[in-house]
Amino acid sequence: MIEQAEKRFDLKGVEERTEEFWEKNQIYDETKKRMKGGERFYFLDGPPYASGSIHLGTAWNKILKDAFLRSLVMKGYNVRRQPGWDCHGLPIEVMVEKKHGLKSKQGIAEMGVEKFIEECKSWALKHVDLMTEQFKALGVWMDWDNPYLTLKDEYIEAAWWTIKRASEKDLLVNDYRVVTWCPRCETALAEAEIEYQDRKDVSIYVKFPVAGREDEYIVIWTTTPWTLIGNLAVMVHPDYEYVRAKTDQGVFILASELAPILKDQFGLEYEVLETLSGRELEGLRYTNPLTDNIEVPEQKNSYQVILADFVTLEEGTGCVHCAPGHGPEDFEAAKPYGIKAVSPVDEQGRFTSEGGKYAGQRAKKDDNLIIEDLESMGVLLEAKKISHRYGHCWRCKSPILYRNTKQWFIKITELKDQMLREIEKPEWVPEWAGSSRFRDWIENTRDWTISRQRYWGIPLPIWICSGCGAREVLGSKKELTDRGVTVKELHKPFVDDAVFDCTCGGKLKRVPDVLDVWFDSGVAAWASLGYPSRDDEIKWYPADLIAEGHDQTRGWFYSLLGCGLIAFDEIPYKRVLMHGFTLDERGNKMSKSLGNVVAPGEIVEKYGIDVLRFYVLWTNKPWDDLKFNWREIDIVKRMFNIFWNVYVFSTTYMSIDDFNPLGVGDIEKHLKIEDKWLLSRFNTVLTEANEAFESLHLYRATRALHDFILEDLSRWYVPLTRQRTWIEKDDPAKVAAYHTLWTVLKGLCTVMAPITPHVSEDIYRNLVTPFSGVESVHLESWLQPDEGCIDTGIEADMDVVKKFSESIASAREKTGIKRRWPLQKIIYKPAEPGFGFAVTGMLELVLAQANAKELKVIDTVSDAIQSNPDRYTRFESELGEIYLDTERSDEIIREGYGRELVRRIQQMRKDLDLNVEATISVNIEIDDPDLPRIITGSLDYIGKETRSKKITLNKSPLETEKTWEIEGKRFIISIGG
RNA sequence: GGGCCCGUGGCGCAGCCUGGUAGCGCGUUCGGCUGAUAACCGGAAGGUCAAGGGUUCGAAGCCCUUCGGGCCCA
Repeated sequence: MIEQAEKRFDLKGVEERTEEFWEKNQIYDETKKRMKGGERFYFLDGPPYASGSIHLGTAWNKILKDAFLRSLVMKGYNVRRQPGWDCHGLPIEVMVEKKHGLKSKQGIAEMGVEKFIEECKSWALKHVDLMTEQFKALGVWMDWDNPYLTLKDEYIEAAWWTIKRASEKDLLVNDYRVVTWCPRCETALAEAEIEYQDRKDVSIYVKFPVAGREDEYIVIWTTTPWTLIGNLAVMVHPDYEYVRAKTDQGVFILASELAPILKDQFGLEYEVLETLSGRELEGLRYTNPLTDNIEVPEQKNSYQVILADFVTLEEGTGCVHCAPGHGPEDFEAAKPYGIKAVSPVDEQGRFTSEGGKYAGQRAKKDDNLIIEDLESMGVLLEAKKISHRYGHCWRCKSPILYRNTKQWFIKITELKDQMLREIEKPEWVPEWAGSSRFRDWIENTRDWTISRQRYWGIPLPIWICSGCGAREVLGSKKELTDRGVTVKELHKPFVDDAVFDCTCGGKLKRVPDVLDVWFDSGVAAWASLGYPSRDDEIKWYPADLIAEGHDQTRGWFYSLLGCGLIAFDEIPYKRVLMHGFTLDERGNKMSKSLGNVVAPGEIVEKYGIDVLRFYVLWTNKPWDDLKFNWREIDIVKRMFNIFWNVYVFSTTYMSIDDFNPLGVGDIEKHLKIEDKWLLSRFNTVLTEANEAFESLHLYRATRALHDFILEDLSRWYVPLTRQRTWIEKDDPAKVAAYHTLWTVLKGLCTVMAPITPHVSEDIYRNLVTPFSGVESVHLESWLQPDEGCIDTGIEADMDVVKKFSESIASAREKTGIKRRWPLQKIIYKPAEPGFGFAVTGMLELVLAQANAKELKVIDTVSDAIQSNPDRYTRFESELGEIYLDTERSDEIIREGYGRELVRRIQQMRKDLDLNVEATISVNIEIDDPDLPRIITGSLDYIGKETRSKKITLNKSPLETEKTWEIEGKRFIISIGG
């Protein structure tokens, strides 16, 4: 049977006992049993990095996923919901380095790679465990005991196999490229591993002497003075206009449009000697002013003006210094001229012997040495600090350098057209995530640098023969054992011991690099299924859904696509939900340095899990950024409170009457119009919610539910129904109200179960389980709307009635007649006939709401009414004209005071904390000669409403006494047992 | 510099796809109601719908430009 719910809403308590119940009864496992045989649904979890703590964004991410997946489970799908963890990579290496105070790769070598790897692994596993607990604490249901971990041998094999596929497709190359490089981590970085931040650097204007001309110079501008050592050319735009300008410091060549800087910035008066196009400058020779200090080998075509389309006039001089070894664009521009890149910088960012005088100095950090030299040579025109965006290592925050190095690449650019075709296949939510944003990213795709000169990662499965240079790419552990080699595990340093013989007689040794971690997660669609080591699970492939933040456009959405094409020639996911970022309430990024970080745990601590869950699924559209706001959390909390109070209200009377929802019999014919209306409204909302879940627009569901609970259920239906619940006998009208409330509450906790799993469960278990025999709402079937209940006519009419009721309230306020005082008559001239039908159709309800004895709907307002404005107060609203008959007959006064007194006595009962069913005695002392006569007629009514077995007027006072003032008259009410 | 998204009372947002009286919540203020409600209801004050231009009988909405914010890139 239904128990009376706790009066006070204690979400913490609800959540604790619910978690306990789930745990004890293995409800999660029960859902898995229930799903068996259902249609397969492969959800692929984007593996968060095993960093140690979740933040609001990752919480939002998992809650979005969880809510949707829970709905699928209820719908009967066989849902695969295995969480994943990104375990490799620099962040963990950096943490371990810090722990041991290591400063460089040298330090790691001294510590021993085996020990280092071991520490990285245990660090990762420890933090996976920590984060698992944090996700569990959000009520997220996934296979926490069986996650996919990118560090497992089986997973590594999947990556190896994919690399092998790339090799077979001739997409794997080892080549020189200018790559972004972190001098601290001593490794190449992918574009995805670079963070752009504003920083202050010195920018310089330098004049390069033109060869063979006296006192003539090309003026260049750069923000990276150290790259001048690798300068090999100057780039100009072929179509722009350039000038030779005469100053008292010589003749300067620069873009015509930017020539004014000579005067404005350098204070030099100038005279234009000649204008010429960039094209005409091509081939002009010059000397690198640092030439005497450096040992960069001379090339046939170096130190000349070359043409490049990407030169702009936004800043600088229109003559762009070109260091092919320090910029991919420079590299490309120099190529057609046969200029070979030089990168006189080593792994640690120090100048090599080619740097001559600067050998051993640090690139970028020691810029000032170069600047000083330029100044003393008299070629420095200006040096000033500027603020600009510059790339930094995503982990250690060091400013990156560009170096020309030999790396392993996947020639992903060759797959560009195929990628563009494939991205049209999945359904993108929102649509533009795929059609615009992702498309744009792919249009600009570059080849993928997959090699990293680090330790903690998937070792590249590439073996090279030291003799003949032959290359072998291995796709599994077995291919190693087939060659007679067994290794303890596939990580470094063990795998480096795998050396085997080449047919040429030489030795095949592994390339020492590890793999870019983005490749790790890129293979997740099959690696998490254990493929190709096992083939028992590949039947799930491809993924039905992935859901990640918009930063993953360049990240995971992309690496999955790239790897998918390599492995299976197709995009490995069918549907994508792209969500936003979490920002603070002003729209700023949450960051530790700004001190505006809100941890999900803090919200849970203060408000509860379900409040957080509802909040993130309600406050905005998923693809917009979420501006976190505590006030909004309060609003959600309030909704829960109200929902709970409706539940308390319902169970209070249902439990007293031992209501059995299965025993209501033929209840249909006893339903009142407001019951039918509420059931119609609920099913309308349910329809909206179902569509919202289908389309992954969960915010539409939460908003519809929020409004329904507040507006329809709590503010309208419950007050209308209160009277019926007080009927003492087993009245069908009361049972009809119970039936309606029960049906709607059951429906609400079912449809809300995926969003608010704890509260829904708690209510369900009290209200429904005794009758459904289903022990958990999460084992219920998803609810389909009962179309037969939807009556748009009743809904529309009720809207009119609500507005009418508001108009009456408004008119009362204008007239100063309180709600408690009945009105003799309301005269209504509707603005539209439909409004009149609506209010007469729900007459009983309208009169009760308006607290009026009579409603008269008219076509024309009679003279009698118009000529008596003292008695008939006119009020105009969008519904038409309303007149209140304000005459106070004895009957009205009797009822008015009756209700006033009931209200006071009820308040006193409440103050005394009396049980709802307790009976009392009441004495009322009235300080007025006429009133007792009138009020006597109300005593029966008062007694009934207040459960008073005895009411007296002006008799001896009872135990508890309170003085009230009503309508300017004094009443002393006393109450006794 | 480019791509995408966002910009609507003090604050947070809906409406925009499919043009037709600018809405909700919070906050402020005045009043009312309350045996589910530490709740709630009604009134009031508060908006050049970021700015400018265009299309249209009519633009918050469609188109273009600019500005500001976010993400991603250069």
